[in-house]
Amino acid sequence: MSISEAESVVMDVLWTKHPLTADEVIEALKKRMDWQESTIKTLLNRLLRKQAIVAERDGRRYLYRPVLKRADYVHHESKGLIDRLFGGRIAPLVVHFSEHRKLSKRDIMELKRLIEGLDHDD
Amino acid sequence: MSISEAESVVMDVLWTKHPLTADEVIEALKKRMDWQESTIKTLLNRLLRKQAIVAERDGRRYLYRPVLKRADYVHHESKGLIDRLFGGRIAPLVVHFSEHRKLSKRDIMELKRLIEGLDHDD
DNA sequence: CATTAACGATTACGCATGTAATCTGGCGAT
DNA sequence: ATCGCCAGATTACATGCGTAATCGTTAATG
Repeated sequence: MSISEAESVVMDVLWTKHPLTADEVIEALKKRMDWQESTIKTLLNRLLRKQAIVAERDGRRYLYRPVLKRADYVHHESKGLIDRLFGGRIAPLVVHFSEHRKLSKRDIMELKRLIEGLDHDD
Repeated sequence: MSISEAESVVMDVLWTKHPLTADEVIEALKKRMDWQESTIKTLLNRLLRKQAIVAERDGRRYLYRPVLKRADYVHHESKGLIDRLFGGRIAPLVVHFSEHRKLSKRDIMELKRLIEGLDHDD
C-alpha cells in the first residue's frame, strides 16, 4: 500500500525525529501546516493501518516511529515518475530541466562532481 | 486543473499523433491498456472538461487534439516531485539514484556530455 | 468515589479517480 | 417516413483522500 501526500508530510516529521507522541507530531506540524489536530490524528491512524509506522504504548500515550524508510519512499516515488515520464532513465529528466534553464550553478557543480566520481570507480 | 494518471495515458496517445477520433484513440490503447471503450470515452470527456484537449467536429465524429503540451505536463509533474522530495533541486535526485546504483552507463555518458555542454555556454 | 480531561478510535463527508454501463439524438439504410 | 445504430453524453459506483467533528475509555484530580 502506498501513502498519500498528506500522509507523507506526517512521515517527514517522524523521519526527522522519532519516536514521537501524537502531540509532538501535532506540535511539529502546527507551524508549517494549517491542520486541525484531528486531521493529524487521522493521518497517524491511516499510516498505522498502512503499516508505514508503528505505535508502541508508553503509559497512556503511544510513541510513533516510522517503519517505511524515507529512502524507500523517495525511491518509489521518483522511480514511478521517471518510469512514467522519462522511459525509466534519469538522464532525460536532467536534460528536460536543463532545457528549461532550471539547473542552478550549484546543481551543475554537484552533478559535475558526481559524474566525475562515478567515472572512476566504475 | 490537473490531469490524473489514467488521463495522462490518453494524452500520451494524442501527444504521439493528432488529431485522432475517439475510435483511433481507443484502438491505440486497446493494445497496451486493458480498458473498456467506455472507460476511454469517459477519460476523453474528463480531459475535455479540464480543457487539456479540444474536439473539433468532423461530420458525425469529433477529432481530438491536445491543448496541454506534453512538456508542460512533464515539467509540472517533475517539478512537483523534485520540490516535495529533493528540496527543489535536481542534483540531489541524481545523487539519490546514483547511490542506489540506478544510473546506467548510458545515463552516465549522457549526463557527462550534458554537463560539459552546459559548462561552455554558461 | 465521582467528575473531568486527555487521547486514541470511530464516524463523517464532499470531491477526484478508476472503471464502466446505459441513455439519447441524429444519420444512414430500408 | 421509420428504424436501428453509433458516437458521444449522462449516470453509476466503489475507493481513496483531505479535512475534520464526535465518541468512548481510561487516567488524573477534586
